[in-house]
Amino acid sequence: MPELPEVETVRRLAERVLRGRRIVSIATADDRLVFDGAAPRRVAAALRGRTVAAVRRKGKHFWLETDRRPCVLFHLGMSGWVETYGDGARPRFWKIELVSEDGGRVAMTDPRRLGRIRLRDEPLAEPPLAGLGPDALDELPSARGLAELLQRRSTPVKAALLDQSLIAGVGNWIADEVLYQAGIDPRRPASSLRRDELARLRSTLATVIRRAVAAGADDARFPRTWLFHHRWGRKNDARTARGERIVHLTVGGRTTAFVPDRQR
DNA sequence: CTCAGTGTTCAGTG
DNA sequence: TCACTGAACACTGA
Repeated sequence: MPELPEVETVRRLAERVLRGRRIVSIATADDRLVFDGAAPRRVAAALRGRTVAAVRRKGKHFWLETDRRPCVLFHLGMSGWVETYGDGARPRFWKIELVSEDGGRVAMTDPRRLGRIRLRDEPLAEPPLAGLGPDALDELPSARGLAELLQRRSTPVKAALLDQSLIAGVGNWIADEVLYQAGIDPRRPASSLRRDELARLRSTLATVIRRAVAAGADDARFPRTWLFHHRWGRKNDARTARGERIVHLTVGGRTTAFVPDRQR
């Protein structure tokens, strides 16, 4: 479920195994779609023998930095993930596997193949990262900054939250969760939010993302009061832990769960 | 067999 | 040009 907290979790995982270590071997799957124009062999060549200086993230993208260019940039799409392991078989749906000098292994998996692996010399200065807004965890704008981003948009506030060029890292479940906790109807035009609502939106966004990252994006560890646990499946009789009725509709082209009794 | 789905991009519309 | 909408992409699992 790769939104910002999941990607941050995966980034930390990869960093734990790879940082400061040399990559001694790389295996790549034959998948032109996921490798997005960068031939798998060029990706392998960019990493083989290199020492990983850092694993960085912006929004839902993360990339490996070594002492040379280009960097290898990852996006997990809808179903991508990262697995680490010491030995044994490559995980199902693997796309790339890296082996470090001390035997640690890291693989990216992606059953639905909407994820991407790219090569970039200067990731932050080139597309697709160059088009991203501030990161929702590390660079979250103030309530005032948020107001400026939203005030000119007539689009539903939920669609604005999902727009990566405004704020990077918010995905479908975070948008629903934050609007639920802030008590804002997802269909409201972004420009219609009052000052107090913007302040609430901002602080809820920060709290939800921080909590999810602190939980290692393990949803079993998310607070019981979160909408998250009850929003899936478009069930007609869905209720929150507090017994509030959950309604499903489409907003900004995405399945949206919200609680009419609480969100205005 | 049918359908929903955690994301992004692009064609088309106004 | 801009803002916005909806479809397409691909595949699994319910």
